[in-house]
Amino acid sequence: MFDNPYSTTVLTWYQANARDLPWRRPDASPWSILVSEIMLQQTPVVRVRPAWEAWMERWPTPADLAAEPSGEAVRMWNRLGYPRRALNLHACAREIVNRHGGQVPDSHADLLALPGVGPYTAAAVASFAFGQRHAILDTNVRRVLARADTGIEYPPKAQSKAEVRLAESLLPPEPDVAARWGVAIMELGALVCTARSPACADCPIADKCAWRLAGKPAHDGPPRRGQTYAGTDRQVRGRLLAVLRDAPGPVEKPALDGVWDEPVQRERALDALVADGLVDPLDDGRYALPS
DNA sequence: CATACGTGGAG
DNA sequence: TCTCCAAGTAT
Repeated sequence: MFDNPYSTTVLTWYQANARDLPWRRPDASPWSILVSEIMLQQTPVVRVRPAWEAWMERWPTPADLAAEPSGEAVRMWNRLGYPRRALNLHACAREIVNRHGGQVPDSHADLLALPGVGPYTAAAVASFAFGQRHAILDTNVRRVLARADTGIEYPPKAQSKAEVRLAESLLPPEPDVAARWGVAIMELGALVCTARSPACADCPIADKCAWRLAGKPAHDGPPRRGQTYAGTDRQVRGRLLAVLRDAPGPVEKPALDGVWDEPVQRERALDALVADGLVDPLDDGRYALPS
């Protein structure tokens, strides 16, 4: 039997407080929803929205993107971050055209098989685009459940089986209700039960929240990792790719050498970009975005 | 299972 | 200024 103590109040809260995001419109296509989910991986909504608008205007269907060279996807991705996602989306488009008749597949297994689509994204697309019943367990939901149910400020660093079981146990039985519950609990985490300063005064489940009821005990365990960025290969890769993106065509090696003094790290980063398929080394010694 | 993988805004 | 973090995935 179904017992989700938060369901009714969270669904009501969502109805009144949900953001009006373009990929949530009733007429949003499965493709547009897949694009949004890939873009939203580790990237804030405010930065995704304009990128999504531009992307969907240029490539409204998988076939539109599949017809382009992958480098065009990388260029269009601009500074959204994690540019391999642009490559993934392009590969998704080609696979959807070649193996799924141009339509985004609706089964969780087929979605999971697409490049760059993991457990979360597969569940999100199956649920949000196709109204299926799947547990949605992203960083927002993990935080809400950690607080409301477990009574701790932050979820563990690595997702546990217990978290998955909990999320599944809270799933309403009817697929359409389950789909609304998934997006609603996620939205609650994004707008109210935030990482830094949760707005418990505005929270519809504050009276049932184990963490708040316990007096909001501070995070226990080891300090959370700071992902230092300055000086890393990631920064070098970012600068290298920016040169290629901002150039109209292939660039000479010296143009790339200019972005970083340390030659060993610079070459390593460039080699890695080539290995990842983000950069194409031409026969004449120049470099370009992939074709 | 821990680590690599971009970027920019908020506190 | 500097740390933290934002709808994760692949290896």
